[in-house]
Amino acid sequence: MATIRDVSKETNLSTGTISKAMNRPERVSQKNLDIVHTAIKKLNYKPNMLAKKFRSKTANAIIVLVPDIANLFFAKTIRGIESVARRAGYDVLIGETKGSVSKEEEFIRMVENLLADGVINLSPYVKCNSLLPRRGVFSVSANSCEETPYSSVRIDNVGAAYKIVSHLINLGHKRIGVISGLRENPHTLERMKGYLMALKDNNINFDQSLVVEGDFRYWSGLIAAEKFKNMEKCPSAIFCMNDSMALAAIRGFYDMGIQVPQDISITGFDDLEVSRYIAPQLTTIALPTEKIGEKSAEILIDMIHGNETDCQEYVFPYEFIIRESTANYIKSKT
Amino acid sequence: MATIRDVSKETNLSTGTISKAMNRPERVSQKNLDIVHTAIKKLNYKPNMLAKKFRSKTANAIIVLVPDIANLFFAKTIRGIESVARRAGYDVLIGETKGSVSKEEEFIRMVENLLADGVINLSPYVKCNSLLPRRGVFSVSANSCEETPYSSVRIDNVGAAYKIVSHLINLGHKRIGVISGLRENPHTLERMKGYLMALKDNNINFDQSLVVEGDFRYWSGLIAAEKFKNMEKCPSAIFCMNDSMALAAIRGFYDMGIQVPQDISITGFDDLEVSRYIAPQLTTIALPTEKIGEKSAEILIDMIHGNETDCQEYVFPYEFIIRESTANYIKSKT
DNA sequence: ATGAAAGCGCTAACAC
DNA sequence: GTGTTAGCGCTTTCAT
Repeated sequence: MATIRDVSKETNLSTGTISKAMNRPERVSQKNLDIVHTAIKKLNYKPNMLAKKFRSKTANAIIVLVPDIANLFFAKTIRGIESVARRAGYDVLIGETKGSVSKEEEFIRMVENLLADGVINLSPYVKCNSLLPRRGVFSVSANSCEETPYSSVRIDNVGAAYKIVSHLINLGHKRIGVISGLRENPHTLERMKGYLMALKDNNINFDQSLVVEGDFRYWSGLIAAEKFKNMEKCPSAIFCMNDSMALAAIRGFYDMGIQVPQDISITGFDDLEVSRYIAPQLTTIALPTEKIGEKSAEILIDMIHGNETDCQEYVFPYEFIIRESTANYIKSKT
Repeated sequence: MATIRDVSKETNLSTGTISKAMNRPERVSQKNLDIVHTAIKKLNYKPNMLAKKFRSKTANAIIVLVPDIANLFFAKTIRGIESVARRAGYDVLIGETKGSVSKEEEFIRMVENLLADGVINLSPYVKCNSLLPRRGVFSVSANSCEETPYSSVRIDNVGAAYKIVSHLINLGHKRIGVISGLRENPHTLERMKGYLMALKDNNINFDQSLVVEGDFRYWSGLIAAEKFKNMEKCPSAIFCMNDSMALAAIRGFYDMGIQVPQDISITGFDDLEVSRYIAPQLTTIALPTEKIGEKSAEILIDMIHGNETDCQEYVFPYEFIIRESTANYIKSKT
């Protein structure tokens, strides 16, 4: 494998000049630039990136911490991150944490070891077991919640939940169930807050028994639907904390002979692509997922470049999309 | 940040000894080992992995080339890869190619640049646009097809397709439709071959109009179902080339008032987790996805270590699972 | 078992 | 604009 020294000999130029020709071509004469380029081609010289990174102490890479790579929702954010990172010359490494703190630790260590310059975390901040923020590790939290103690990009979860539950209330629904995420999850908490606020503002009493805990995954929506069906008095509408569970609930009710939206209204959260394809199409909240990824990457790279160093927070607008899964409350039906 | 030199000073031992204490502890006296360890803790010394990789010319990392990170199917293989890679001390980097040759090129260059030691490709080999195998780049193809010109791990796609279609035929079906993957995809080709063989062995004529091209994704199964519904004579069974499309087809038919398996039998391929949760549960082929990932990683790491260098091929057994989506052909129904 | 010393391939002052 | 040179932090002979 040819080294910079070989190119130097071949061209009778110093290694310094070769190096500059590659990294700061504007500071090398055109004539020598040409000579270098032909020599590089001739020797099939490829810079040893390891040496380069080692020497310049910058990895030109960022790590994305994702709880679950099989989740379409995260995939879109990652795409956003990747598009801006690549454009800035950064590799993006994906680290699946599966919610495990020790895995997270491993990846964060990679940036401490200079294998990456910073990390974007796709899990919301949880006080008791968050490894970030960390001294010397540039990091930003994408799709985070309120009060994240480091730079973050998110939407107003409380407001979005408030909006969608209000929609249900305006449709005449009073018994509104919820299929939540894991109880202690920050997103669950914030969306619950919005739900509660909407109820309160409309003088509807909160009924804890109408809250069924899910885990944001499909099958938990299925199970939840069954629980609702078995209740003495099934709610006339259900606020699901994401689309996967909403889709599952629709399916579950359908199989039990309960029609959406005729018999029960259902709302989602996230606006997955499929949510438009299924029947009935899902009423939901659309997040600017890809944009969130892009912005996160921009912020992180800015931090790495030594610009914006202090904790920033970007709140993106969401979109409330009324489709077919919600309808007016009809007394006789329930 | 403390360096190995700092530890050396702190302990009054040479850097060489410190290095050995970390990498070949058996060649250092227990006494000094203890001294080194306490010094390391005291100084909070963390080896600079970049320097280490640079010096030892091995990245201790492998790249997984995946067409689509949002695909559960790939996710499971990646998990298999990761578990054995990590155990062997290798990082695994995930590179999403989106089927783009230039993206693939970028990642392969990473291993040429010594940022990774090898690559595992999750897309099957296609002669005209495959960048692998490549001189000096250790690579293995996971979930590949026949005639992959480099080390590969796969199942017998032809046999599996033959098996599942035969099952349909044994149930009395004669008009058997197929929802395929993209026409030129190697998996499509092999599964088609199995379908054709099963037909032939049972003296059923092949009818090209019964083949609807999909793209392995959910929505394409939905569209295909509609096409079948609009046919003059809808088949009584459909062989889908993966579970996603089968699930979609079931859903599509359901919405159009066609029941599975009463009115039409449907089979899948892959055995996704959800395929067990939906109603009717899917008759399908289960692949040892995770095992395929594990074996691929083992082979690659062996290659990197300089053991098995020549092209290997592992064919894993698949599992044929009969569940609820297939039933006997009943004349009156169609 | 340990230490001394020579680099790995590259970049970045600094001098010219 | 170009060359010289001194390392980056680590591993690895080779003596001892």
